[in-house]
Amino acid sequence: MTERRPTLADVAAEAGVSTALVSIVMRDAPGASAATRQRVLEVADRIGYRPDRRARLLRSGRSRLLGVVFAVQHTFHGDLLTGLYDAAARRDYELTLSAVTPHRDERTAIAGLLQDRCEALLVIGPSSPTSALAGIAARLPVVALGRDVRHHAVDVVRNADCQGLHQAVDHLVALGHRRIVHLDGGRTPGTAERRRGYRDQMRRHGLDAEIRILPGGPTGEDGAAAVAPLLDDPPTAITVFNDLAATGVLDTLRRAGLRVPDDVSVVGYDDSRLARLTYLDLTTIAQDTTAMTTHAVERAIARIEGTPVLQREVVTPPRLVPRGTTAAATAPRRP
Amino acid sequence: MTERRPTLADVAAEAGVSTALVSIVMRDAPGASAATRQRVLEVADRIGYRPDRRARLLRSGRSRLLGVVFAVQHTFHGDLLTGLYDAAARRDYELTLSAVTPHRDERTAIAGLLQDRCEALLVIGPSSPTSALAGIAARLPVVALGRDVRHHAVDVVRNADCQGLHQAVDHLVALGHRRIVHLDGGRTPGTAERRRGYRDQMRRHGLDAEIRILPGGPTGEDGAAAVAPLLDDPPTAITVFNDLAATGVLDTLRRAGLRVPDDVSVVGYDDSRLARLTYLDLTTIAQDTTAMTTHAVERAIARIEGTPVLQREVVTPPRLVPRGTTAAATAPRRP
DNA sequence: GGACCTCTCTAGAACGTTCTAGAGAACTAG
DNA sequence: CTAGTTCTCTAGAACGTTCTAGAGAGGTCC
Repeated sequence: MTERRPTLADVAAEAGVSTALVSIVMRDAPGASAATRQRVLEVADRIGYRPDRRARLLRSGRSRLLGVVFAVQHTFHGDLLTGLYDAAARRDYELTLSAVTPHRDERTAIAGLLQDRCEALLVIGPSSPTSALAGIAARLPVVALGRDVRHHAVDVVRNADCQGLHQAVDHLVALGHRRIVHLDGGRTPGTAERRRGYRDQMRRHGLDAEIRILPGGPTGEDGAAAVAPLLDDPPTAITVFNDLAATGVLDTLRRAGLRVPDDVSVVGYDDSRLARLTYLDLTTIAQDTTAMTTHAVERAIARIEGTPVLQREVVTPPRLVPRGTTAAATAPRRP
Repeated sequence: MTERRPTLADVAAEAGVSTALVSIVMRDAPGASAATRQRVLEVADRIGYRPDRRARLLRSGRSRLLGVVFAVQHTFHGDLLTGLYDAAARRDYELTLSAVTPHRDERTAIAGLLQDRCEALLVIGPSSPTSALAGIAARLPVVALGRDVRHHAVDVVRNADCQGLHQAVDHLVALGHRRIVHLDGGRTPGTAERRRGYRDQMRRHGLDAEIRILPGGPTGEDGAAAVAPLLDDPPTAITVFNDLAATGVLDTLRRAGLRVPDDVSVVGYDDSRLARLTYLDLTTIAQDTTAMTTHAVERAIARIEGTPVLQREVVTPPRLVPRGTTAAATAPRRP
């Protein structure tokens, strides 16, 4: 049913020139007259020629291909993919994707990409042991996105999680809050740094006595459950590990008859699509996906092309997005 | 920094055999003695040989590669990817992914895959004009996933959206509801069929007089806005185009002081992660992702391998997932 | 002892590109 | 008119595989 795909040779025969010349035209390389160029392009278009990337790469050695590992469950990874495609296109590189799914682990995803002869590996939120990543980094550049990997051979581009919570606390303090509780993220990557950011900034505001960290987790259920013990004597504000958990918090608070933000202010983290829903309207901390993806791609290309790199780690600043779940503290119950 | 990757020739030289023999061993093809086989494998492992997929495909013509187009914004596409990877692995095929992002349209995504010489194209929720898909289908098998494409050359695997709303209406009627309103999906694919499913089933239950369809859309905001006109004289139940819009509906209802499910029952569509959140606990209609992905892969492979195919379209039945947003109608205001 | 297997292996041509080296034509300069 | 330069083009090798055809070695059968 599907006849053979046209090749360079077909175009060449049809246009009455050599394959080499067609190759030159297709690559937009110098060495062909304007007239021939146009004629060849016309023929190529007419017979529906499309270059075979595999053959091209095989010959040229270079693939200009960046391998990207992402997880299908994380909407945030989708946002990063968007940025990565843009950044790669700007530098005339292409992306090959390999997904981590509930039934397909990161090892498998990476192995698939290596067979594709990509020139660098970008792993979003890597979960492999550091040693495994380091092993791969010995063969080709590896950039970890969004999670810290402590190994000199692996580049890291991540958000300053710590600073994000500084901003959240600053925002709440500026609104007059003093009783600010932090809801933890459990074993999720980033938890420790966000917790530290909260604690440090509370101290810096002289609120040592008010520091209170509740165990939690990354899911909506985690948030809903974690906030329950607070209902008897609620704080005036809560910083939550991420947006999803924050929605659970909002729901529990409202069911308990507490008004947000009138009685309690809530700050999330990630600026996920969820937070932007107008009826949730969640104040949150946005990670700078554009900066992260741009840096990640630039770093990968620098390693590929041998450009010297100053620092292994790039840490991008987060940004507070004030929305409707935070407001001035009305009547602080403890002065 | 990264020395040349070892090739077949390197393994052959090291093991003192021909490249052809190494190829035989690596492919696990007949034609090598057990002893040689083991020796070659040892050498390959020692020097870290990995087959170059591109060269392999270039020569063999076959790529055993299925191209998949998905959108990064849709979490549901992630669920489908999971199933597609599983189904492809079972048939010893591989997937290459190409994403549609806010800045990268479906045309670009498809063009990228065609360069990869995949043997078939699976497009999740295609948005390209039928003619464009048909044009591609002339060259290689194309399977549309989740959206109807009316062209004889394009295979379709989709959910029986119509039937999903039958189930939703049946469920509500069984709970004693009569005043059931449907919230539409705007211009989103699937809207017409879901609306038709609602209307037909209402008629079948003799509820012609109660049929009421409100204009809406696929987002949470759409749902929240669409339900506003109902607040004065609310129905006892609402079927909503999808889960996301349903969350908007829930929020608006609750803010207006209506209890769900005591005053109003709500049914969503998709069984997205959102619906499963325990504090939303949304009754919804689940699409059978496993069946859809299995069929899609089977169909693609059938086309590739020339197996005769009976029907162009595969329609999988949906399934009602009863959760906490539906309950018996208490006091129907109109008998 | 020859004919015919089967088993293991190898040489060498593909696959569709890119790249190197160089050929011919058409100018320009002296 | 010759030498040099530039522009356009081509032949043919390479990339790392797979595949076809066939070569040797050894066995079985009559």
